[in-house]
Amino acid sequence: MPELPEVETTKLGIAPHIINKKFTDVILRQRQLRWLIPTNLKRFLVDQTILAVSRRAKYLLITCSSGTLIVHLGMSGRFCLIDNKVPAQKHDHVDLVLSSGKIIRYTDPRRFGAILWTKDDPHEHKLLVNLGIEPLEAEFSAKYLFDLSRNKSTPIKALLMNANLVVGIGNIYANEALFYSKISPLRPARLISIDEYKILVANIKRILKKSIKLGGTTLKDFVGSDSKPGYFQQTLAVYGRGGEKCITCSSTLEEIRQNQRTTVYCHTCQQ
DNA sequence: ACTTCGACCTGTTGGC
DNA sequence: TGCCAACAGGTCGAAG
Repeated sequence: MPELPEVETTKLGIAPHIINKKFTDVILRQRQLRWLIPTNLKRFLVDQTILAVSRRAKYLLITCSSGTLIVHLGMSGRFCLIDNKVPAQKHDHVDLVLSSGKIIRYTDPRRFGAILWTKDDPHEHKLLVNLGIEPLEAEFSAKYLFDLSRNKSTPIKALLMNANLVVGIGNIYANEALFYSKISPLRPARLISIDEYKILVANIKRILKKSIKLGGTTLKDFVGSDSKPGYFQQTLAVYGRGGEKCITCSSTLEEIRQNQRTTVYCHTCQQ
């Protein structure tokens, strides 16, 4: 699953191939994702011109003249741009066939993703309307986190991953950003100073931008829409390194569970 | 109004 | 080698 950089990479990968094009066919092999894909998706999409591809949080928005396709990649979803001759595999659930002959193929082994349709403003959709701010926008600042955390005892890592406050910071990037900011993931959010939030926000922006530049983190099954893997994984400082040595001080990295998610941190560097 | 926790799925990995 | 439990990038919605 793609975190924000992977979704951004996917957006950038598919956009040039679908903007101002039309879908000529929609093939649904498996409709049961997180929610059922609308039966009449084909009727909604075929012959509609694609006007824009955008991203809100980890949702991809494909805006057509008649409405917007809302796509979430879940934990294991991906879009690939393929030639129409490639036979569908087991988890290739949807093909969006383009007038160019190419196909945008949705693959998702775990089926935690979603493909929905709305005729209205997608930002008013139930799933999007309560989302927090975008981490790469100027609005996401140390002051923003500091102010909203004054009465919150929740651990800082949980706060960073709360999509109602700020979107797009998944498990990998939460772990990484806290490490580089020398802040313990367990620290109650209200006990973090404005100066520490400045460092944290700067690191979050830096890491997300770097990862987007590198084409997203590739783990087991994410491949960008052009099938080239991302390279951010080679630079992870703590995520997936529990029990190994800290790159800064050589202490053994701690691995714990927080909110049913794995947290890795350096007990020495992160206070 | 908050936080926590089960649920949704399949595939892979690690321990016995 | 085989089996089974635990875990994997997310997040909704129910329960506390």
